[in-house]
Amino acid sequence: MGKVDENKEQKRRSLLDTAFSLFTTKGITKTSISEIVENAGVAKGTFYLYFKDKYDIEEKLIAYKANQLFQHALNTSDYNSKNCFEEKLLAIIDDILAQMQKNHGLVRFVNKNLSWGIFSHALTTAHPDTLQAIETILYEDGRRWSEPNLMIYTIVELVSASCYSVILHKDPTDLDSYKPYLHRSILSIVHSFEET
Amino acid sequence: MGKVDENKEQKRRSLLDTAFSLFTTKGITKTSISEIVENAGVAKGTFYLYFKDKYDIEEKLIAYKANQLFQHALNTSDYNSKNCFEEKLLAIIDDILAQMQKNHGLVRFVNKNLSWGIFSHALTTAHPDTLQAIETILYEDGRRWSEPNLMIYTIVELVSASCYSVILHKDPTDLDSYKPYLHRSILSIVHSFEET
Amino acid sequence: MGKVDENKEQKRRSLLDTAFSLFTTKGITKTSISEIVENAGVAKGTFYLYFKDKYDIEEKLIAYKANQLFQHALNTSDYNSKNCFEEKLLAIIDDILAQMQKNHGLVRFVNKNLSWGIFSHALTTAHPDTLQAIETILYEDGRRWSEPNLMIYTIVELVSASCYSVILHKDPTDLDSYKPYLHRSILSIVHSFEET
Amino acid sequence: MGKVDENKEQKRRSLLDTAFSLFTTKGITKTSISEIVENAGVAKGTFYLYFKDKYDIEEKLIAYKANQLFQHALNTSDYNSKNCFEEKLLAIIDDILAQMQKNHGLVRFVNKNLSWGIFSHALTTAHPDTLQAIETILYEDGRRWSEPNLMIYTIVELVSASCYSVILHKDPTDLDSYKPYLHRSILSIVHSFEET
DNA sequence: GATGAATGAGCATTCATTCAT
DNA sequence: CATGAATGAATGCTCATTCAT
Repeated sequence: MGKVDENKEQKRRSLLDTAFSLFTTKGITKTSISEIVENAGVAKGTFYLYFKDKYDIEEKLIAYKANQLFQHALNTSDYNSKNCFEEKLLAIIDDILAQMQKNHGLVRFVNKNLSWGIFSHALTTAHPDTLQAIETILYEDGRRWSEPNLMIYTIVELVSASCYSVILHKDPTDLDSYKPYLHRSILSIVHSFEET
Repeated sequence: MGKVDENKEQKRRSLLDTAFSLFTTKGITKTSISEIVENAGVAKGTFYLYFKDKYDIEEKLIAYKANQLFQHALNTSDYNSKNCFEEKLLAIIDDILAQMQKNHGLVRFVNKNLSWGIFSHALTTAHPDTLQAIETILYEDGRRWSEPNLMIYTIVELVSASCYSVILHKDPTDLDSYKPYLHRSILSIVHSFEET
Repeated sequence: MGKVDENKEQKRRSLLDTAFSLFTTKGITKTSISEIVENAGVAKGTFYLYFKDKYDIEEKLIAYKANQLFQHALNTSDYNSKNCFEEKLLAIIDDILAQMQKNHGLVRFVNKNLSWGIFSHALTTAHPDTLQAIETILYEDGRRWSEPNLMIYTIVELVSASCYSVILHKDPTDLDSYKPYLHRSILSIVHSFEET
Repeated sequence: MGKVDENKEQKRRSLLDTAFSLFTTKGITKTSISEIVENAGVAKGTFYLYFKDKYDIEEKLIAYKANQLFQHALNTSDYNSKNCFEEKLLAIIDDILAQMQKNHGLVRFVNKNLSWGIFSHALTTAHPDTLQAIETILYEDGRRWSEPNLMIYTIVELVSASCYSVILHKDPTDLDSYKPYLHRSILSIVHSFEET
């Protein structure tokens, strides 16, 4: 990568990071492109050399952050030391929940913008390795599932939807109190998808 | 109610209906007050006689529509003829899903704007009768739950989150195909909350 | 005066008083007719039964308040016990300054709106008795003036202009410190207008 | 200065000039930003690149015009050829009066907006040289004053207040007729401030 | 490629005024 | 006489987008 390209990549990152920071602190609609470029330290016109408009950077950011979330969970959590699928799954989910607990802006951003379509698209096209890792976990202990993708879908939706209010408003209870029930719910869902 | 008051109520409804129609077709942020009043057939200033600003009408609309959804389910579905809690619950949920299937705008609106906080607040303050009906169903067949409100929370979040992509984009599958799995997931969640 | 007329006069006064109170506290331009009628406790349409528009009530208020200021000075100050014109003049001016010191809103209102034209017009047409009183003071001790009206004009302008910053901002000094110099300046102006 | 900067300065001037022209002909409150930009031949958004809002341009205009008035008097009037302070003072005042006589809009603008606070602030911070020139005149012929700044204050207020009605409405008389009396009043004020 | 001055359509909001009741 | 709901022109201000440098 030449010096020019390095510079370009640096500008792109700067714009993405600044946008994420602003999006998560003051919301997407209340963040203007002027603010992004100002905080990123580039000229207004430069923004349009890298992104089509605000929705373009938003979309790229969502895919990027969603994958980051999973990558962190797959790299950091000790799920590999667990023996069965259920334990691995909960280890991964707990890591993701921990990340969100640490960054409320992230919760708001991901929850309000991450639809299943964007999420699965991001995973299949931009980050196939992450998807592959999930596949591996699913089948490595010889389990058989009736509709594995629907199971993943159901669990992802449940976790992402239920953590929002729990983490941000501690309503109806706080995350630590809710976790046992969430775990039990997830396990029972997994059980209901198991092929007999 | 005098002629003047009738007229006022009619204006208010006209504004609410128009706002809902626009919010569900093109989104809240992209809907301007100018558009609402134009479509409602009233002058711009009139809007401010009835609502403080766009967020005021938005909030009132959410509570109104969320309650309407439940009321319809409680009034229309034949849940009363069912014998146990599980069957009643599924009957109610199926009615709500049917309503949403018929009105995709409603799905978008509810999903993007209805957080648990607003939902529970709307139910406890504005429509306590709806809440009472749910309580009744919970306990009438002598069942005992470890944390009934967390169970309701979990189910509400799962249903509202998972129906979005399924109804709007038939992704990962269409509603009819998904329903059996959703039912099974719900039943297993209910089971996991049952006191032993 | 009949009961109806009493009611009318009461409404008129209420509007005038409220307008004055609002004009002096938040400024004329920032006061809306809506606010005036709301605080006065009458309907919006009623305003237009008594005044043409905001500028109409403003004008009437200025004349009314300016005369009130003089009337108070002529009635309250002990200028009658003084022997010569100079002493009477200073007694009257000091009373007016004291009134203004007590009501900064009045200073702002009078100073920014009271032009000589309105002032002299108000005195000659609406309150000729006040004017007469001034005439009397001018000549009762047998003094002769080269241009008495220009003298009055000069003194009125000097006092009304110089008291503004002194009273409201104590800049360049406060009223008590400034008064001796103002007195001396006035006396020297009077002297310069005396016929030799 | 590059071509871009030249262009910017030209735009700024255009906006200031247009604003002054409109402010003096139809008053500040009745002048809208839309009108200013329309007459200045720039887009609405451009205004906000140069000024924060209407009050910002107003403030800058007042300081600018007040200084211009004094600068003209100090540069143009032959006050330097006069021997004593009194004569120099009257020469300067007469020049200012002449400027105002020529430009009634200026009278209106200065009189309605120029308070002592703004005036002295503008002179001390933005144009200290003008202030220095006044100081020099005060003391160069060895005169001693009891409170020189209060004297200046008194004279400035008297002149600026009394010229308004005289110039704009020739009421109670026209400027030429009033000048001798104003001169005499000023001289007697100066005399009253002289240290004995 | 990068800049940032300029644009102008678009927005929320205010408010004097009218008029049917 | 009095009301106050309704009006809609007008205003200040924002901001995504363009383009000459």
